[in-house]
Amino acid sequence: MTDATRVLNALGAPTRRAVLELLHGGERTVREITDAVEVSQPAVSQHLKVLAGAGLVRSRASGARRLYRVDPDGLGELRAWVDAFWDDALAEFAAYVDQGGDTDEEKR
Amino acid sequence: MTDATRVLNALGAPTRRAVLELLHGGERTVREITDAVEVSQPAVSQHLKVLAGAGLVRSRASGARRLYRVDPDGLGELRAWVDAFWDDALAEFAAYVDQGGDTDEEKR
DNA sequence: GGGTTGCATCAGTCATGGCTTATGATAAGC
DNA sequence: GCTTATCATAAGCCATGACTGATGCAACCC
Repeated sequence: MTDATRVLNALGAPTRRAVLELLHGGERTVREITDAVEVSQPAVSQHLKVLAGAGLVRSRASGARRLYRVDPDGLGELRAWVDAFWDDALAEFAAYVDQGGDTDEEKR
Repeated sequence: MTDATRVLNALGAPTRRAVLELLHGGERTVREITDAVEVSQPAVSQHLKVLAGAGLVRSRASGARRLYRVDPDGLGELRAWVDAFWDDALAEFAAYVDQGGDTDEEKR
């Protein structure tokens, strides 16, 4: 499983996206995250584990608590994947149009 | 469900990523896709429907066949989402370091 | 026209993974 | 020390959704 693949897998679950968007507002403890999303604390811990495995979050201990925050690494991986894919898609699209493909063709 | 959310959901399934990466190589018929990935033809059709719903693929009829190709729209949505998120994450990270956060802190 | 191929939809099965409760471990507070 | 709070792991349940076989429809071929 490649890095970008892991990131996409991690972002495939709505609850994990909610956690990440919450962390987008700054560092939070597991308890704070649990209070924000409507699932149990163990569920949050499991999601955080997946997010950390994808390089999307980092944590540090602070006494008995553990603070989580967004990690740019995973987002960078995703960004690189999307960018490469996107450039190629645009090039293909341009070539397609050049060959006479219509832009407002039937879509399904 | 926002656009970026739909894209992330669509890319959350490994088989759909495989289909998309195959289409990355150019237009393909449903049969060709089915032969490439190891699932049944109905499964492929269902995945293509989800990918199309997320704006990741487009199709056009060619006689009895239907040709699918990558659609830049969905990728653009994802790109915008990632970029916005990424910029903020970097800014947060910089602020965190300024406040005395270590860069090679404990990561779990 | 009859047969064949290509694709989508339907209905139903099954497995992945998201969720819960229970438990254990560590740190702080009294 | 004992209790309380915070978090992670374990075990098990359950629902979503990925997949299959069956069927129907359209377009090509003979």
